[in-house]
Amino acid sequence: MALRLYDTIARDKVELVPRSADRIAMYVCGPTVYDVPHVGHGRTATTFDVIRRYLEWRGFAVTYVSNVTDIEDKIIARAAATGSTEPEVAARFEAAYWEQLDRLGVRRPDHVPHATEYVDSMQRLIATLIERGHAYVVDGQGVYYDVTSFPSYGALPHRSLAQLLESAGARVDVDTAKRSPVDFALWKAAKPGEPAWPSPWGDGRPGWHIECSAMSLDLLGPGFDIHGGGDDLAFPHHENERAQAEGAGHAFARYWLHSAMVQVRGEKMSKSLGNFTTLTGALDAHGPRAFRMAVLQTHYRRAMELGDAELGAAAAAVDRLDALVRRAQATGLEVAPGDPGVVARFRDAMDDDFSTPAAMAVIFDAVSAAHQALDDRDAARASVMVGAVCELTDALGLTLAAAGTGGDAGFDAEIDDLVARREAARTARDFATADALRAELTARGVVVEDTPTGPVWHRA
RNA sequence: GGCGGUGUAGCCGAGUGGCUCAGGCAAGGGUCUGCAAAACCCUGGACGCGGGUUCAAUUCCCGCCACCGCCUCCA
Repeated sequence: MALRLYDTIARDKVELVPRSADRIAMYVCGPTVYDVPHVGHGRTATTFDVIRRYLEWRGFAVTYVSNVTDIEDKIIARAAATGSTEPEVAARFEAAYWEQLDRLGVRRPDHVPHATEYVDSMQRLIATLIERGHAYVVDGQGVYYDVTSFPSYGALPHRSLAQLLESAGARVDVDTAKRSPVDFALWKAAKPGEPAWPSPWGDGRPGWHIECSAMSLDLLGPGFDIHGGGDDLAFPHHENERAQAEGAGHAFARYWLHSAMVQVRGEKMSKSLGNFTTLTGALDAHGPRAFRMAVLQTHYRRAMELGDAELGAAAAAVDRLDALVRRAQATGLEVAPGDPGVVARFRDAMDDDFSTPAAMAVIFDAVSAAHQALDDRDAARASVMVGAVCELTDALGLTLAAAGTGGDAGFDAEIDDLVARREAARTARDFATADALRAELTARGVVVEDTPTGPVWHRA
């Protein structure tokens, strides 16, 4: 069965037909690094990490590129406000971004292009656009893209030029340097004190959209497969990227994927609204795996809340998965390759536009089946079910924690000792001592489960 | 104003013209357990409102209401 995905231009699910068989080249817009990452960044990064991992699980060799915008108005403003420099601001917040993504288990991209490293390439693209009649120079202002020169402009947001013009005229402050309100800047002339690069059109810096056209084409080549990002980027950012690349004569992305926003009490989370929760805070409070679970349990094209209630429920769901692994380990179950029926249902779910909620339902059904098999002492069935759970959660980037994973040998030894003493007390039917030891373990954040094969502990 | 989306049980959140059922969290009852945890079994309760099509609609069509996103920097 074919893998289908929802393409924003087609506005429908379409079959994924790669540029070259068995290989997928994908580009996902990353952040402008002028502030700490919030949970919305975490959702988008996780969504595309899952897609990348699934494509690989599905047998594709994936090249994954995600950029960092390290020069932009807000970075300049932040540097000015804090008495810092643009490179310092960018470096600091980029580090914070990767730190949180690492915690989340988002795999690093194969390439992380930075805008400032591709200025030459952007200038070449701009020059080509001028030659081909898609761009014009305004002395002392910069270079602009002439939207009317690109017939399919508006295909991504599904709006006609007339519609775009109407709303642009109605709501947007029109830059008088532009011929048309819908035109956009390719190159911005530098104002005094701003960082600038020399160019044929005067010292300045690139417009925001041109970097992604240049970097994606440079690293992935024309006609690469998937272009992704948050759905707030669909217009104008992605449409402008497309206009630039195709206007310059290059085939651009074959499929456009957009992930929905995180909301806070029904409103979009964004820095401009000031209602954001930092990613660090959310991960500290509920753990990175709870975050990933919450993201997986909602379809990527649906807006979602990611507050304490949602993350708390997701953490409990993760516990259910861990508990199965603990039980399997405590029973000494050998984990076999996943049950083919379960794996097939998982694949069907994911092949349908990466329906992770349905995929998670398949996994949780396997969890139930595994427990039932263990209850029935059906080791063969239990091992293929546990195998499926481990294999499929792993495919989604969710790591299950077995018992005793303290990660700190000294701590683990102390806990092992307490657990052993408690078990000795229980065997002697000295329950007062046993309960006291349990209380001590609880105080240290450890839960002990007594199983037919002896006690098993894990962190609460 | 234009374009698009959403409204499902206590909460989150899938999905489908009728079939026993998404799934997770939570709640109640039971089994097991020295205690506890985990697990298993059982239980309740859903499809925004009003019409229409149909033997049958939560699912299709029309209207309405509410909320959200994009049209401006934004994951």
